[in-house]
Amino acid sequence: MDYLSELNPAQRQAVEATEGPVMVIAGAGSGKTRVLTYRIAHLINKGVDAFNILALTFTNKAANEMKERIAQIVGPSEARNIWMGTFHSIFARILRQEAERIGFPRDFTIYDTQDSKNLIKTIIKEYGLDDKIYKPGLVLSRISAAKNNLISVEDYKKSVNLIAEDRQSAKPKLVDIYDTYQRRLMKSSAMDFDDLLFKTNILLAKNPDILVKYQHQFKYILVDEYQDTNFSQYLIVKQLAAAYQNICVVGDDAQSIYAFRGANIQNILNFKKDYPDAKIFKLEQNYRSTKNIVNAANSIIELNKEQIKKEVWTDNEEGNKIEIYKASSDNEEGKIIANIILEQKLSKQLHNYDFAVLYRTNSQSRAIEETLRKKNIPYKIYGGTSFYQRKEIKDLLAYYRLAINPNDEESLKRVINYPARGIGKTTLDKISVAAVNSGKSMWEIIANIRNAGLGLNNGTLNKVSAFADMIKSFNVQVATTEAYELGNQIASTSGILKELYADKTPEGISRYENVQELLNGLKEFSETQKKIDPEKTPVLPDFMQDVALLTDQDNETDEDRDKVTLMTIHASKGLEFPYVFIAGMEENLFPSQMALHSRADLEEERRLFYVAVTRAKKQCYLSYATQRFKWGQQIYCEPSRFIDELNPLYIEHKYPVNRAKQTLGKESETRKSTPITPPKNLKKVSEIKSNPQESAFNLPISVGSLVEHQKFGVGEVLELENGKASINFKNAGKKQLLLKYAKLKLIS
DNA sequence: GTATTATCTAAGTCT
DNA sequence: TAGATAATAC
Repeated sequence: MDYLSELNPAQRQAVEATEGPVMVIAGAGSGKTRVLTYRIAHLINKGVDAFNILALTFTNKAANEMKERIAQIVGPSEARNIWMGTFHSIFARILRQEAERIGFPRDFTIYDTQDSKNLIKTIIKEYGLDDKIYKPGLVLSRISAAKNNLISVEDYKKSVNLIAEDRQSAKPKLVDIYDTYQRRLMKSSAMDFDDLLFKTNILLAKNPDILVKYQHQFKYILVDEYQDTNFSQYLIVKQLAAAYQNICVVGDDAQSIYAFRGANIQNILNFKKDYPDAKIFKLEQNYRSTKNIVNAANSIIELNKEQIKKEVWTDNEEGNKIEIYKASSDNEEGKIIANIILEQKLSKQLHNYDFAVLYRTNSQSRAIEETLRKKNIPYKIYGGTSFYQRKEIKDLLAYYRLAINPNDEESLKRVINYPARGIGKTTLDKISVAAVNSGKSMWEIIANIRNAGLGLNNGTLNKVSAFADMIKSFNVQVATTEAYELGNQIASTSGILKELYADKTPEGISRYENVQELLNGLKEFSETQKKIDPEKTPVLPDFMQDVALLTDQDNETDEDRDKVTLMTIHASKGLEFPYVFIAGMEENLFPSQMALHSRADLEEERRLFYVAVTRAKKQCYLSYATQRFKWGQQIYCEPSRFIDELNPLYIEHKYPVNRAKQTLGKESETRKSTPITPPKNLKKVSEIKSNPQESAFNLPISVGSLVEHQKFGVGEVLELENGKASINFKNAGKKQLLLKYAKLKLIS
């Protein structure tokens, strides 16, 4: 395949300059992924062993797609050997391999943000501190920032500045929390997200033999989205690339949107300083969007001060202007979007997957979701509460985690009394105090509860040791029993399946289905693994290895194909859609209220807007609402400054005709009447019912009618007055019900 | 020890 | 509004 002929001169140069440091500044839609894939394929075609290539991407999904495309050029067996994935997943893999060098077991657990927050909460309580001052989220983000800048506990203690800052903000104990937090992670054989990078740095810095080993393994290093790397990531790459200097970074300073996570835009701005003889290529031709979109996007980003100069242009058609819609509320905004989707689909013969709705915050998804559901437009949501964050999934995964690593304290606390087995707070407190006092993990106490001398009564002792025995029995099988078999066994032995099966409410049924879905996933995993390597039994730890690092995007199924995409702008990075809506273009929302205080923050918001607009290929729509619900309260909003910042040449204000029924008191019509949230991004949403539980509003009910209510049973209607009914239920007595809300069935 | 009810508070973006 | 936690009753 003659891939080189598919490249423009700048792209081709970037692909062919395989030796030495290279930086590719890739404007939005300029074929960055193409350059990366062809560059890797080119390396392999030139005789480089795939095993010697390290490619760090921003999402696992991006990595997998790239691998597939490379496989088409060089063949699947070669492509499989490339080390390609996110920073977190690649270095988690390496840390497992070298675990003993940093004093961790190979099967360490990866704590997600919730686990970390819970642990911090526990520590704050143990210190007897006020969690109104020491807010767990804030404490965690401070610790996280420290780690991303490679500031260890010892460094922190020595830093006059940091200590002074903490004193200033009335949190002098912060460093002690940091200290304890790290110790507790260690005791739980766990690492948080930041540790994966932090400990990699330590591993490489403290073990010259290991550093040399990986330097020679990764002769060629590629980093995608370099503008979003933080100091910790930057240093890993720098250490690894030091021997051969065959490092290629690709990025766009204009799309740097992760400063809040420690990303340092200076990494890309300073590349030339780190590697003075670096070759720099600029990709400036946009192949994705219309002239109008590209020009509009350029007119935004021009306002930013800090940037590498470049001129993004396109040969594509002129296209339509960016349309701007004003809505009276967040629900109205959803309706406008839904109507445009329906109209466009009809007039242009489009698919649902041609559309994406982007927003600044996850909380905005609900209003849009509601209207799409009402109009029977299938959609999928990324982010928010993802599959792996659902309670029932986390519960089962906690058992899996515990089976693999019983020291995992957060999992232990999560399931020791779920399903309820009579081990309550008092007992748990005793165990946890004993653990802290003896320097042991909670599991070590529990595993030996009869000798712990906690003064528990016999009944409790039996319950605790029965639990411990169960976990032990899982634990001995972990290394040998086939993954799906053990996973299934755990699901039933633990009682989780039974517990969920017993719940026949719609939510309960969906929870049960979700767990089945997880088990299916596990089964599928086992089977694929067996196909790849029939010699080896796939075990649970293989499956669990980077479950904590998976996101919704990695979990896509075929059924998700023809749906409108809903996601945050952050999540949309690297993606493209023909028709893009950007909702919530309002001051204090976008730009976020918290970004108004500093120029740097505001510039990041502006880059975020740039990213959003440049996702669109054919048409981009902006919308804002003059009122919006926040915390159940209506607040007034003003249009975003970003609308004014767009060059008026490329935009057009639209005023949609108000649809038919503009009833007053539409409160109930728009807000209420939404039944249970359906399984959001889950498989089963395919058939969306607009309004399955009809309200009783339209039933021909009169005084004397016999009706049946879901909860109260059968009753007789005594009185009827403007939508309100007073009903005498046989079992539940007399009740006042609003027909609008009550779900009644007419019997006679 | 457990289930139910009342009260509080959160929503800024992500691996 | 909704989920998390504290208070209360059983």
